[in-house]
Amino acid sequence: MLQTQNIFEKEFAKETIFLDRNMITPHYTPKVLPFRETYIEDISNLVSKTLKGQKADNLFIYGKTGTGKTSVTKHVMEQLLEFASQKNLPVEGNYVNCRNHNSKYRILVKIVKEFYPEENFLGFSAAFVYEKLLDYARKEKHLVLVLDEIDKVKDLDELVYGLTRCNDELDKGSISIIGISNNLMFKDRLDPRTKSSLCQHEMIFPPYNAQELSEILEQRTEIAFKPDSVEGSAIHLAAAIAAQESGDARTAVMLLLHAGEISDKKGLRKVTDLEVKKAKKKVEEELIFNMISTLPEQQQLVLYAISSLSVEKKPMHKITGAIEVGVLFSGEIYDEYCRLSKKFKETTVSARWYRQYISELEMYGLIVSTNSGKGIKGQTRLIKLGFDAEKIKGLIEKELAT
DNA sequence: CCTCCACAGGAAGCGCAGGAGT
DNA sequence: ACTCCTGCGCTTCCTGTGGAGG
Repeated sequence: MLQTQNIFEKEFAKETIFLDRNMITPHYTPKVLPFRETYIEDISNLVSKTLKGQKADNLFIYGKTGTGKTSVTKHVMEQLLEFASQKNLPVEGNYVNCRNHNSKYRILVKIVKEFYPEENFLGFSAAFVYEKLLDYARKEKHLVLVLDEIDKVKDLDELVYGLTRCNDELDKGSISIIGISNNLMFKDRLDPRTKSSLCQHEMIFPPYNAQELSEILEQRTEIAFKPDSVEGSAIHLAAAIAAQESGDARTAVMLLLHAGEISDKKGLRKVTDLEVKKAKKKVEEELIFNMISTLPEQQQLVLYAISSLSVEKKPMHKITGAIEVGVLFSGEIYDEYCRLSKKFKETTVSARWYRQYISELEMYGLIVSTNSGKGIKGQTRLIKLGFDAEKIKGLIEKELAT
């Protein structure tokens, strides 16, 4: 048998409707940000103080995922730093994602490392790193720190307190903070002093509506797909789906990306409504699967108990009608969970903690629960799966196997 | 009406892992 | 390297709630 063709030859030569696939992934930060002009202007206004040698006020930005918080902030910072270096102004900035650096110490090290790239600070005390940062700012530098996903920081109170106190010790330079979060509630848990200093200015990014999403998608389509390979109605459909679900630009983009991949796979030349609909299912599944796989093992077991009971479609014993199929009692789920956990795990959480799990699962939208009303003895919760039982059962089986 | 049932969910406390201080 | 401290996941204990049943 002689091998005439490299195995990648076929794959490489495959027709694609993408011009540049990277342009339609969620990681890509677009150059233009439609419908966010006023926010860009407002933030620029705030941070421009540093160009004039003053301290910029701290800013807190809130908005759900995919509303452009990070993109807008990054965009403004890029412009600011570019301008500063052109004019030789002593302004510097730094972006930290607090999901990866979730403590005061780690954030400080990350920041200082940026300013002293050749030195390594891991292992030094927090106080020392603080001093290093202060030293840097003392050279009449104005620093703007962007803390993305700021709600993930464990000891935020101390961090903000420390950084604002830095400003008191500085008579020339300054340090300002831009905090970004998609959780508005977290603000209330903060120390009042932290809150007032972090939230000198606040901004709320609203979700995009269907029309805005349409335009965003159209722009991206132009650079990501070959001309005329995406039908207009497909774009509108993707925008409508995303708008209805969350107003999230990220899911809108994901929808089109997957739809494009589906078309490619089938060798089609166009993306139509049909592909978008199929992509919707895929994106949904991906979301659910991601959610399930990040759940603690015990919680996965609880969900598994719910889904396998739902699959069995147990006829509701002695229930006087009026109750939907697939609705389960809190108690019977706990029994099933105990049985399952004993079957292939030895640990079983208490009933109290099981209830905690149930309410968390509800917060994630994986299940729906209602309080029992008439016709049922005592007070309990009636629980139903938020998605297809078979599918979830399958997903967890896959997850538990690993 | 009272009692029991079948839970919900708050409070306190416990053991552990990992980080800070020494 | 060592203790000390602290946050986290969890248990135990407890009080509250609303319908069923006598």
